[in-house]
Amino acid sequence: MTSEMLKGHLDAILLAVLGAEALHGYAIIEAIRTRSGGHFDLPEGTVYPALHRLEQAGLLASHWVQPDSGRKRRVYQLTDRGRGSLVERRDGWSRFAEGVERLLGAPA
Amino acid sequence: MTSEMLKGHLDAILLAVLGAEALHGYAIIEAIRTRSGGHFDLPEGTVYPALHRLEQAGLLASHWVQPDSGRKRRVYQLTDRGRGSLVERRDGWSRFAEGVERLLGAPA
DNA sequence: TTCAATACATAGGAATGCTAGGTATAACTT
DNA sequence: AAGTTATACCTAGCATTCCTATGTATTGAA
Repeated sequence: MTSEMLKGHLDAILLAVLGAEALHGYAIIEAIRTRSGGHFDLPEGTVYPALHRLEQAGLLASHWVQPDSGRKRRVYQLTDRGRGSLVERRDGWSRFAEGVERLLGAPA
Repeated sequence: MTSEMLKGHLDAILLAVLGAEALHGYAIIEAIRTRSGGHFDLPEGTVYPALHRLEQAGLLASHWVQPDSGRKRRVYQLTDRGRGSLVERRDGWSRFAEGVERLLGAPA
């Protein structure tokens, strides 16, 4: 599973993870690792810029939180537009995966 | 379904289509359009360079064919290494899709 | 003969994810 | 107290990929 495969799907993954609950960046990485069944272990240099991109695009909103112990965290949550985009992207994934499986599915 | 989604999966698709039968570039594009159920309609500027890349990598071999009518075609077929790569990529797709679906699958 | 379809090719651009490096705080070890 | 590890954030620049746009050539139909 090369890392090129992820291209074009990362945003959907981030939106989906944040669709379940608001999380900060580091926790998002852990959630992706856990919930993907260990399939994805994304580097910070992948996730943080993507979060900034999605916030810039108005799909996420963030605020800083100072927890009782530990350093400050930036917590992200879906905006309304983000929630709409998630729905579209889930659908987009379905159609994409369906197309790929039709092509890959039938072993020669 | 954005075109960014395809990145990292095109090679697997091309190998799979050629795993079923040897075809020339233009016919590959049509086969992808047809067999994907109309999901994928790839531009030539995407497919031709990819075929060259795969041949360069030793996964495909090509030869020119002059059909009874019509202009010359370059027909591609899988090499042994290409067939091996196809098996790996099918597996890679499975694991990738499984991971994505675990993450997208559970609507909040 | 003009147009469309077939058939190939490539240069350059846009976008994305990763590598590698950096900063800072807190907790745990020795 | 000092050093290490884990947490938590950030970004510049790179490599790769697919697409847009453009060009060439052949064939058959209007």
